[in-house]
Amino acid sequence: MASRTPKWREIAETFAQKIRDREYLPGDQLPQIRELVSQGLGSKTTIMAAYRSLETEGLVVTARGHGTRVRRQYPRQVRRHQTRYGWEKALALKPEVERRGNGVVEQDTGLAHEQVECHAEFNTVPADDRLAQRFGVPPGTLMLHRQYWHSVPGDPIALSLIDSYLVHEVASRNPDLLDSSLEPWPGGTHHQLSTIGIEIDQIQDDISTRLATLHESQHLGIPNGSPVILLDKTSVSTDAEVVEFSHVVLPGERTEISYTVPLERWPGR
Amino acid sequence: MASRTPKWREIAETFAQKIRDREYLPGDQLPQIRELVSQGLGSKTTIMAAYRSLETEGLVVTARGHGTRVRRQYPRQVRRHQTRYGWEKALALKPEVERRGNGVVEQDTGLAHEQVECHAEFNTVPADDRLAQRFGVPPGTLMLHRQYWHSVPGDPIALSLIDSYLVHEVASRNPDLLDSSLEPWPGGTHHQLSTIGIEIDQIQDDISTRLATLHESQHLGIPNGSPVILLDKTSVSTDAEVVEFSHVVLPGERTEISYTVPLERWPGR
DNA sequence: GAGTGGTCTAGACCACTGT
DNA sequence: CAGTGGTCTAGACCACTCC
Repeated sequence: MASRTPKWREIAETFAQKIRDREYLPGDQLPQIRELVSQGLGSKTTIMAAYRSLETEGLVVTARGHGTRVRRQYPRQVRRHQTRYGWEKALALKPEVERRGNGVVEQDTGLAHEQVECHAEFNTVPADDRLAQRFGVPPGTLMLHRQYWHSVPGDPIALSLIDSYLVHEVASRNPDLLDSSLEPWPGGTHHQLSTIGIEIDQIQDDISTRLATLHESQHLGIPNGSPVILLDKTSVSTDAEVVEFSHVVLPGERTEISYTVPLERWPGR
Repeated sequence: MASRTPKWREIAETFAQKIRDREYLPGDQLPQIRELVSQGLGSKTTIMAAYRSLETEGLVVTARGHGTRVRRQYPRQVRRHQTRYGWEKALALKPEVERRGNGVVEQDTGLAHEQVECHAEFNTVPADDRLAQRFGVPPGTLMLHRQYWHSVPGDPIALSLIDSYLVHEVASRNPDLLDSSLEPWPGGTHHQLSTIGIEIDQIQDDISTRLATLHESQHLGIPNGSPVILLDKTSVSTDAEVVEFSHVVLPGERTEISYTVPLERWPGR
């Protein structure tokens, strides 16, 4: 304990550097804990602290019986919401041939339709106070709750976790909207809503962050203790009614969201 | 080790519940580690793991010689960037009386001008590749680098950490812009740029998240191991030139950013 | 069942805070 | 100097993976 920085931090730093220098490549196994202990590098507790911090940083992944291995880094995915939302709305007016297999998920990931799987589960829940307030309906109003996640076949990790809500009475005007087996709906939410006479006028995004829950980190394939981005998306109709609300959980390390804000020109120039 | 969930997790959960139930109030000291050890609740390592996880969750703060205490929760601050940017630009045209003491920081925090301190430090740096590419200038071009942070007097924590860049040659057209002692500039960046004949036409925000560095967590007063929001703000002039770029670090637990995206109406309805 | 990470203990010693 | 958290050790035993 001669130095100011803890020993476990120094050990972690050493391996972090080696990983960055590609001395260990993705998939490679780092020395076993017991091995480093017997080499006299430190006690098991100390080595474990070092390895754990590398895991939180997202550099390695540990599994019982499978060692501590260098993690594959996924690329960041940029979501340009200005473009995305406008494009998504315009799509709804296109013929079905074009709508089918051209969802925003495909846009996001740059993958073809066949390369994206959609998992959906629908149920009906009474609105709690927060939800009721958002929609301007009495608490307890029945809501259609749609849970989604998308994935690439063969890869178990989710691209995002989505909880979407609609007023059940409104959605049920087209019974097809209540059927989860019809997801993904060709043309997305805008087209779905157009079938019940609703046009979306504006979307409000509220963005925040927090540490992932254990469930989220496993499902999204991100390190335990790493952050997620929370996106609360509220869609307002041309009648100024809130018609849809989505709570989206995005993997922090793989997500970037971009907005372009146009400004009014100064007069006379 | 009878149960599936680790003992340290259970201990942490117990105290987390007590804190939520306000059995311990903000500022209260939790039982000392040694005390819980002598009560036979677990070994020192186990108790420490429990307390550390409470710290990462942001429920408590620990300090050598000062015990483990329940943390005061700061309120979330909502930044409505659509409104904010438009308002900030409009302000630049107002008379100085109005501009002075009406910055966006005051808007964000809801505090009066006297209640916000601005700390600024300026220097000149050559553009690295990323910066050069953003501005469309050759790498090595001299840039004015302005570092800011704002705080409430008496409270050492920063509201945000800002690194702002301008092309030095452009900024130097008004020598006042190079003088950090003139910060905060009444009317903000838009007014500053207007003095050198620049009008900002649009702003692009790129949002991402990661865990705070040690320095950031200390400076922003957030738990070690908690996330920050990174906001990369690019201002484009009416001449379609990138004129300013800011890298903003925001405390994750206290920040929410909101955008409203208007959509084009469908024809004929 | 061998390999490998995860939890836990008991106790020594370090480092910072405040009287 | 007393109080209190932080680091470290050596070793026991648990739980999961893969052969």
